[in-house]
Amino acid sequence: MYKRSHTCGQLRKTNVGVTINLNGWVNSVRLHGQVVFVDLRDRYGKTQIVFDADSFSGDFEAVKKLSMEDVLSIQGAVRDRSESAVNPNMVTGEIEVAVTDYIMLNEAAPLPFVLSDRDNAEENLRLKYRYLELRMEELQKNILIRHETYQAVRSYLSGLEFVEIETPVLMKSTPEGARDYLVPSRIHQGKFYALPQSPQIYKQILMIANYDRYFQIVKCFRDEDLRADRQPEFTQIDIEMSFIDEEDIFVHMEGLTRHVFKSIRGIDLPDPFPRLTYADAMETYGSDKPDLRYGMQLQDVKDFTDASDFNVFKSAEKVKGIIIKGGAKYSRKNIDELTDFVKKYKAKGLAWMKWEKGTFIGGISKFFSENLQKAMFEKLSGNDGDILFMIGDDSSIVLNALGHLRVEIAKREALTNKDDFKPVWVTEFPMFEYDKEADRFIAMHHPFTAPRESDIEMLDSDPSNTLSRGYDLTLNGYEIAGGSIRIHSPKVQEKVFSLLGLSREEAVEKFGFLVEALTYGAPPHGGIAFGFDRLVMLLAGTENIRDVIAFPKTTSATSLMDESPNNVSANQLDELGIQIKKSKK
RNA sequence: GGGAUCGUAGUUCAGUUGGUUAGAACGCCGGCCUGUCAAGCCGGAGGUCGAGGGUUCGAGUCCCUUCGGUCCCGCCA
Repeated sequence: MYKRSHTCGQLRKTNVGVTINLNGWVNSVRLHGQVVFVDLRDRYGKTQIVFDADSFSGDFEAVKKLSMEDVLSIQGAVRDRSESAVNPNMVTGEIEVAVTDYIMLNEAAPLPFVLSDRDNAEENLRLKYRYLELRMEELQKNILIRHETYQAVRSYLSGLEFVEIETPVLMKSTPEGARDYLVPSRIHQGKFYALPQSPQIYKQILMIANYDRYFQIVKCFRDEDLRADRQPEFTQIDIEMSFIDEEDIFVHMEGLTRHVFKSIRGIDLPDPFPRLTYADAMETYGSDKPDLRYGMQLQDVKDFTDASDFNVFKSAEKVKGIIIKGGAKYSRKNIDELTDFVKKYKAKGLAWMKWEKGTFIGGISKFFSENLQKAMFEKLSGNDGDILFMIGDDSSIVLNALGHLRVEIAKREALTNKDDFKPVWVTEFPMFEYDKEADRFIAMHHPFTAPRESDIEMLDSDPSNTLSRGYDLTLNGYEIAGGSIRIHSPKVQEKVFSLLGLSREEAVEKFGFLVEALTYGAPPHGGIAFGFDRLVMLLAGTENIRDVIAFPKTTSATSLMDESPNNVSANQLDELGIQIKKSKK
């Protein structure tokens, strides 16, 4: 091999005349009989190399057999291209390398798919041959953005005295939250470790242990079903601080986020970030992760529907609507599609009326008197050519369905620009959600989240309305970080456990070491965890988390490349004392 | 656990109402070609129509089951 003197993205006009060595992959071959053009590619770019039968002294017949993705090492001279031969689409397009000698480092077998465009192959094939897909420019760009994001995060936090500390990957299974991935213990047969859903307990213990400011870029594992933005193993920027309150978290995390966007994308995010309470976010946007890049806010229309002759909504707990600018163009078919869409979120239907010449037409407009229509026109600030969609039902259904409808319409109407970033903090989450099936409260965030000081007494009197000191950072409709000020009083912690239906014994059994640790001088503390993959997704401008993970899993949590999960030998199982139950089928 | 959708040559796709020998482009193989940059031109090979079952004189096409990919609901922060 000729040790490379330059990369394939490096040579320019100033290098003309120099003898150089390049190593790389054959990106494409253009054979013209007595002259062969090859685009040689490495991580850094592409360079056109030329084999000329007149001047090339080696085996020219072999050169004619070069094919895509062969690995070459070449020696040659950089030369100018004639003006008509310049390729303005390549940064190295003003020069080319006249090859004097080359070594075939590795011949590539015929490829399962052509690497020029990711659409050339279905995703299952690309995932099976992920190493080929990763050679493509688009993925390489994403992987590099990911790398830069790690570096930006580390340098920023380290500069603020945050200490990077690793926490165990083999830990104790804890009951709340997501399903754990379990790891059987060989030494203690019948017992299991769990992989962390997040290093939550460890980072709180580190605060108690005096480490003041901690961070870690860490893999977390959740055995739940996947989504386009959800993988079973994913990465968090995990952060915890002592002697602080919410404002300290907001200031530092905004600083971190601004630093990342500025250094990776050159984008200035607002200072400070706007904030919304959970209640406002739900009422105004129908989501706890609102996308603020567009309006279409949810508006209360119950007074109007109650005053109308439309009886369907009279008994509804809540009636809200959204106005779509120019939505009067929607056909019956469009509206039917959107009706089916909201039915996924348990809405029974989608009522609508179009505005035309200051009055409503179509849909349920005939149930609204002229005066009522006039009042609505003024109050709801609609315009001719708009459409009003309404849902009436239980509050949670109305908000959820309209919230999703809002996002869907923004997508259909292309209201979002992926280079526009609108962060917003969502605060004052409820402490608990009531789980009807289990007939008990479950923690909305997690069981260590502190209630607001003013709400501590409500834990006894009115737990379902207690608000927490939890907060999420939302960006363009994605939750990119979430955290809370933690409980540092053992008494409050035990109270919360009991509300979650954990007896004293169970709480001690499951979280005893943390409860105990809280009694040995726990500082007030709180923290946050960023979804690193989602953050990189947004920075890279993709909506698919697999695009920013080198070796992602499929929707059914398998890896098509290495075929995991897979069977293990009887010996391995035996050592672990594990027997596989026959499947029901 | 549920819903939607996709699966045809190495790859991306087309394939009518069920009807004779399942097509195209790219890739691959062979040939021509000294300025291309998605090179071009000529020729060739290449098919378990995801798998299994059924209906039918006849199934890529209709029905059932099943496997896999993707998106969504539930689930998950």
